Amino acid sequence: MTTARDVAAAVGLSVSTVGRALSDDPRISDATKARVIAAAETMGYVANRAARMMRGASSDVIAVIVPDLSNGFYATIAHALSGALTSNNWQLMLGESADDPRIERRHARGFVSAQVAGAIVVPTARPAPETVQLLTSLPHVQLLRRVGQLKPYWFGIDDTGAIRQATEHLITSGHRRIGFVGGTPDLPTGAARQRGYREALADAGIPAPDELVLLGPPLSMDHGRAAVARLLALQDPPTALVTASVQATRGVLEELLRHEVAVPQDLSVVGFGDEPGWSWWGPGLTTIALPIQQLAATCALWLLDRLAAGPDAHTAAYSSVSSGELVLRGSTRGI
Amino acid sequence: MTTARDVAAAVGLSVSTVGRALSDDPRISDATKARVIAAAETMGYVANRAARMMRGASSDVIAVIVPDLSNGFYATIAHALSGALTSNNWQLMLGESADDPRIERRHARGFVSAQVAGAIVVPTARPAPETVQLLTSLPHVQLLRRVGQLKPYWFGIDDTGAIRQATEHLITSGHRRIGFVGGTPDLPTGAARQRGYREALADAGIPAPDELVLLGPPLSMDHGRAAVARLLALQDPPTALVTASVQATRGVLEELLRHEVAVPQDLSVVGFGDEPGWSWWGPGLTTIALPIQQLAATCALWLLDRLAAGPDAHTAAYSSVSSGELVLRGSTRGI
DNA sequence: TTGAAAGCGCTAACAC
DNA sequence: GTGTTAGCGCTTTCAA
Repeated sequence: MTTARDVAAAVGLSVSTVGRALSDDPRISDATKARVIAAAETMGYVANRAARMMRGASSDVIAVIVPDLSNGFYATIAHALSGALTSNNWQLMLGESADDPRIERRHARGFVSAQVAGAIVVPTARPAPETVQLLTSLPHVQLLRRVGQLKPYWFGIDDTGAIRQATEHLITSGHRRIGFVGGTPDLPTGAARQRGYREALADAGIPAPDELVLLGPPLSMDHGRAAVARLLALQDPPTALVTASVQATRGVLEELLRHEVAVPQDLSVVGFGDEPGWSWWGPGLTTIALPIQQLAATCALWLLDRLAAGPDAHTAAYSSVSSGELVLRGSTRGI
Repeated sequence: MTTARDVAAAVGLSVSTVGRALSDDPRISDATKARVIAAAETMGYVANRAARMMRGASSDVIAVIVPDLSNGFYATIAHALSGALTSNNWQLMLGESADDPRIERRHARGFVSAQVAGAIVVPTARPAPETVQLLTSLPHVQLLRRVGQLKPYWFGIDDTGAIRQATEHLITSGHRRIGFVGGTPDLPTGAARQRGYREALADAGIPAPDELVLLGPPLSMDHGRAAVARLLALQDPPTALVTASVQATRGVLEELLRHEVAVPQDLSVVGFGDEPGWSWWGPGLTTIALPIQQLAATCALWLLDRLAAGPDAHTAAYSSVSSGELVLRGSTRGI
């Protein structure tokens, strides 16, 4: 590896002159610059980034943590983030947490040790204290999920509003026994979505019996599957179903097909998110479409903007909430 | 950022002792080690990678280039790579090329400047010369696609065999007019898949008229859509269809629904890959399932192994070919 | 068993 | 306009 010192020796100048010439410092004469640049080129000189970073140069890498890329929802997020970052000349370092705080911590360590300039995180329900400490040591934003320990910068969707909308649609269609398949309230998003369901029912004066509210782990299709089986086995099964996560929806859809449930005749279903294929599932899935691409892109740009502003620029707590949109297809009908 | 010096000050020892304690040097007493480790933990100490690299340590980052994460196929690949890398304590730096050599080059530059230890690449059809030069300067493997300019290490699928299998299945079922919707032969994979189609037909003594062979850009759903429209408009439309890329399949499936084509009564269809939802598309999609998870994981492990072997270990050209598997569902039938 | 000190390649403050 | 020097955080001699 050729170093600046080698180049300096070759042209008979000092290392600092070489450094300045290559960074186009105005104090260096054009003749010298030309000589240095030519030498550097022929010698195949490439600046050592590690050394630069030791001098405090900030990296051009942004870290991203998502729960699971094999989940189309998060893959789309990663895609949008990647697009926004690279088109602004940033690199992306990626980690999947699998919703496991220990894996999340491992990534956080890796990121800090790799000296990333900032991080965009979809946090797990309870990040390890060390994770919090590590992330807090660098500029970061929370995406989709929000935990109190991390900095109060958050880009997410209106979870309560989305599920409320879905539930209200079913209520308006005349349904009274409406099942809810969602995530545990550990995750703020899980709690918020359940709230949307309960609020909509309460507003309409409809009870929400426990047997109709099925909660499970966040990224699990199995929970969706099991929930369908449980609901169908009830003495008085629901006439409609609201799902409150992408994976839950997936599981529900598969299981409904397996049980050959007549949708929407016997059961109306509203999904969460809008994944490829859902438009052709059975009669077409009525669902809450989420503007996750814009959300992710905006989030990335916000972070880059903050980085550009410098570490001193004190930023007040900030949150941006996007709304979902009900897409009507064939899986719901009035009764 | 907490440094080793900070930790040393906290425990009243020297930097070198701290360094040794953390690297489990046998010369340090267990008591001291414990003290240092405890302090490092509470203080959130993470070794500065840049400094380590200046001392000759290689980075723990592997670069990955895929065409497009919003494509479930590549998202799965990224997921598998990420799993294999992080479980071996490597970080992943990710770039999406969008199949554009210029974007690919930008990523290659970023990777080299970020001093990644190696790269896993799904290359574009014609990488820029600079990209080739940059990638060649570091250990790398090609995944799925293979271009001659890069090093001859490749993990991919038997494209020809996969499509041949799909085509033969249709021939065996009695079909004679079989359409082919695939990618341009620019990409070796596109060429190989088309070969599989032609070979199967040739073996059965069936002609492959140009009007039935529709080629388009690799990552385009639109091509799949347009192809369906074109084929249906033919005077003598095909009775069966082979698709030769995931995105083409997606487009075809959507368009068939839009045109309300009776599958498999009027048209048999074999897809490429097996994405979520394809099992419930119409009568269930008969398709070629690809072992991309294992493929990606194996590829990552191979690269890590080579890195562990050191830069001197000369490796002979290597390629690993995985086969697809025909999954029979409802979208094909005999005539 | 621990400490002191050198030095990796680079940049920036301070000479001249 | 160019050179000298210090020091980023770490590992690794060399001392003690």
